[in-house]
Amino acid sequence: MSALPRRRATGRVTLNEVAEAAGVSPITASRALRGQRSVDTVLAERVRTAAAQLGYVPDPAARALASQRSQQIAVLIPLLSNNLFVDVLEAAQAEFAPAGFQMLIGVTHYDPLEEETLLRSHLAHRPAGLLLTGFDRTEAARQLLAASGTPCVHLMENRSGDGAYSVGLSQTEAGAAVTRHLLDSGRRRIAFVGAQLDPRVMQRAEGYRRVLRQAGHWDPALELLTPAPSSLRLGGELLQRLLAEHPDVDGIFFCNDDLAQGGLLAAWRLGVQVPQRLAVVGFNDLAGSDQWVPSLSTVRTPRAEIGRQAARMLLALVRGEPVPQPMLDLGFELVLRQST
Amino acid sequence: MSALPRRRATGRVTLNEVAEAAGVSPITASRALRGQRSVDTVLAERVRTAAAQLGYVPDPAARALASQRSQQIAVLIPLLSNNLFVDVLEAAQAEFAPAGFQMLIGVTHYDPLEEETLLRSHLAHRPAGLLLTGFDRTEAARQLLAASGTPCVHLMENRSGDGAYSVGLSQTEAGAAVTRHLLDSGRRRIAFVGAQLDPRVMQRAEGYRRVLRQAGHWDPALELLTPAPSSLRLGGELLQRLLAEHPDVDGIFFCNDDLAQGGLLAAWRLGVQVPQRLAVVGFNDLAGSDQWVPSLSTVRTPRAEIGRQAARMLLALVRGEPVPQPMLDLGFELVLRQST
DNA sequence: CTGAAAGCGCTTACAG
DNA sequence: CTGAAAGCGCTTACAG
Repeated sequence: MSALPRRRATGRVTLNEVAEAAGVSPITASRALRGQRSVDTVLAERVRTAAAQLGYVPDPAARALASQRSQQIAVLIPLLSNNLFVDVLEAAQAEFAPAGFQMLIGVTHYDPLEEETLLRSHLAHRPAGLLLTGFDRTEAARQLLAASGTPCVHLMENRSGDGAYSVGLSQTEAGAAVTRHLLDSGRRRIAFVGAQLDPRVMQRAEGYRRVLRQAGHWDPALELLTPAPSSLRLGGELLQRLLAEHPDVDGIFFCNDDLAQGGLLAAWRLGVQVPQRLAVVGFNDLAGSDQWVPSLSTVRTPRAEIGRQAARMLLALVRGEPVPQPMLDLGFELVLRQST
Repeated sequence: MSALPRRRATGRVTLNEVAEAAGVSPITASRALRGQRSVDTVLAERVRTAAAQLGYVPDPAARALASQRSQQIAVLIPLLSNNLFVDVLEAAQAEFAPAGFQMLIGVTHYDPLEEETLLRSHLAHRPAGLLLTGFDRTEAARQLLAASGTPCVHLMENRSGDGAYSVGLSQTEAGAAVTRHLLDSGRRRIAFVGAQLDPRVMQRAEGYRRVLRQAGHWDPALELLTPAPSSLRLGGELLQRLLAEHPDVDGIFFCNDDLAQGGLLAAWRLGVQVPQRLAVVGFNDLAGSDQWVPSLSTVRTPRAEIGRQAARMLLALVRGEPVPQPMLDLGFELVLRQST
């Protein structure tokens, strides 16, 4: 008896079996199933039929090993508990899934070092592409990225000059627009309340500052900044502190809606009339802001559209297709409600 | 000149190079790096040093192909925009990451068919393990699961009898506890407002029903159920409708905090005094409920602990270690605040 | 405790 | 447009 070949049965339908059933070589089968155009239409059809009949499912690991590229897209975002990013993710996912790509989500907690660690481990998986939030990262992360050559699109912000791909909006302009609105509605002692202090919050603060300076109403004492994470509770605390220290404040620009929502609740408890005595504006138009009492004026950011367009841009890069606009500014919308 | 071997240079440090540097065979290097105990301590140390010096990073694809198991855990949850699940995910992640496992997140949108599709595509990646939400799935999904033999732990609920692994709490008991509290505080016309109507919501309704029946106060007309997704806005609408149709309602059990929060806002707008005229209870103790005006009585569910324990249980299963308690009931806590 | 051989299931690169 | 050969980087299974 001759020795049987030492096989490790996996029970899996392989490309070879599909090829055999279709009467072609495995390479042709592979090409047909990946939709490469250099395959005869008739043969391709035969391969597809055979694959369907056998219930063939390509092995992602084998594919990744042979091609040195997985079918996964790594997405790094600061926080999952912020619906802002969830909206981006959902929209991106809706683009990736039909294209056959899976999304690997990494949460950085706004920490560049955490991001670097995640990047390192994700790059080991040779993702087909990367979606990163903003441009604020460690030098090491930057080098890892460059060395890997992995296509990458940046979310939420835009930056010109270095040819980086990005889909976002001008946080600075949005901050300026909010402040201008408060000025236009007659407010003069306008405070900025910022938490987390990630780059986008600081850009909004920059817009705020610019407008108030130009109008001659800038007072650095009215900027209340804390690196603590944003929350309803914190918004209430900061409003209370601000009004205690500066009773003449007549308008507050909260860098995020959850802070503003908490601020409104605190104003209510304190008996501070909004918007009569105090105007309040938030940012991002999060869930509930339209339902608040009073409803919250805010800035609507095109999160879903950012996710969708970024995914499309990345898919184009992954496929080596041309990208007409490497820097996409999707703008924002000032939503005026009862709180101003 | 002899033909050069056709190599596809990848620039990657391979296990072979590490083995060579350490003066051992690749198999020994492999075993040493995976922490298998059957390796001489001295050799193992030499391998680890070599790996570190060369900056060796194992190739997950090669590993998955050879071992027929990836280092990824697939997690299927209904929704990412519900912080409930985000808390579970974050806690699970914190267990998986140090163990060398990545989490692949799939969102089912409460749809068993979507879950089945996701399961199919995720199983193709041969995840080391699965985390699934609840027990409500299609027959096909059940079969896929069983056929794959992939270790699996269920989240949020428990079910006895079939030896399934789960970490959760009794949603029915929690619903009963809320209702009992409302009864104890003197309410008699107690309504249940449910949205989404996923299995866990229906279990809470069951607890509500049981307690009211026993007390002789059950009135099916006071159950307001809608499959629409939960939101602040919806909570407000449902409260308004309920009070219009049944002005004598004196207590409402909302199946989720976001509904209850919206309900409180609506009560405020309508001038309905809470808790004097109407007691309100939510579920899950979501962000903001403690800050609300009035602050919201609710049920605190041990989300983070569920994520943590489920991850630990799954890791044990993946490693073939014994699991002392396949069904972990982590309980809940009634949080009484101003709204009751 | 250690290793030589084979194999996991696919794709790349070279030919024709 | 199609294919035979080799290879991707690891681990399994069998020996000793």
